[in-house]
Amino acid sequence: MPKAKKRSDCPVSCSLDIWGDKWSLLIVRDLLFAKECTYGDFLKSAEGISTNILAARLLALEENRIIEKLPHPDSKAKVLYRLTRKGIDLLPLMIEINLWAEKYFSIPEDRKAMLKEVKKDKTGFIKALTKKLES
Amino acid sequence: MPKAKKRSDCPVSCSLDIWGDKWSLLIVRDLLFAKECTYGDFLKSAEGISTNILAARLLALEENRIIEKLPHPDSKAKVLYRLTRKGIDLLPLMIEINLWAEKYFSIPEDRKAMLKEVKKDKTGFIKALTKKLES
DNA sequence: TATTTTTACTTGCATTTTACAAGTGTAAAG
DNA sequence: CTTTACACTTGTAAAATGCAAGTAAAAATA
Repeated sequence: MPKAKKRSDCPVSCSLDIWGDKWSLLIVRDLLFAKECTYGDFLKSAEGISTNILAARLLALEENRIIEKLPHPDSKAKVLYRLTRKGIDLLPLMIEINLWAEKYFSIPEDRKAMLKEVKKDKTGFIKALTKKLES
Repeated sequence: MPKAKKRSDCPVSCSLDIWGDKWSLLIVRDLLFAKECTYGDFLKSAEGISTNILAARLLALEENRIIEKLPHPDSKAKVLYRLTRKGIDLLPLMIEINLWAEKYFSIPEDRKAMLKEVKKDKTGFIKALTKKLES
């Protein structure tokens, strides 16, 4: 588990203290796309996170109120993770990451299609997806 | 030095492969604010990066064309670092980080003042600062 | 000119974090 | 009743980080 010790009062530094590693924002990404994920869903992502790291990151994100755990409606054996409002509010940041990456890397077609929508009306896109994720 | 091995084709993942650690974006932050920094300038930042980590990060950012080294006009003993266009283009992302942090943390007054300007005209703010950094 | 200081790193090593493999406990399915 | 699914935990080697000290070239100072 990474400690959440604050390095400075800078907002950038404080933010990185929470999600400034190679995995946390991928978890957030999965949840922004899927709205709800189980532990197993995260493991299925292309990057191949290991189980112990996933558990540690989920705990840290939960402790920092970025995500929350919910009981799965179908089974007690499953757990649902979803974003809190604080986590949903990372959407603008996530969009800018994608836009930057689109400019400097080659990215998958489906993501390009999404960004086309974003560029048409960024504010509208954010509002619509936020609403969907909150419901 | 961290390896730059690509974990997937996801733009978020590719981005994190480059600057997804606790220090890289702080270096970018310093350069977005100051336009140019020496090695010693980075060491002065409040977070207290150690010299070996700083050297490793500067090298990785340079290899990924986020920053570039320039000879210092006053002295051969000094080195100037500045952002490339690719690095300057991280400004929208940096702004969203600050906006998110402002909502969920208490942040310094001077940063609040900056964000007030951002909120008045985000596009204008980005264009103006980009122009300044490019010159 | 000789010496000291500044600047940008490098090196060594202890501590922490990560990655990989395997295992555990509970719930659900057959 | 046994097997499978699911969400983790544990152990350990590899890698990254943090800290202190050291180095080499250039600049400032005596």
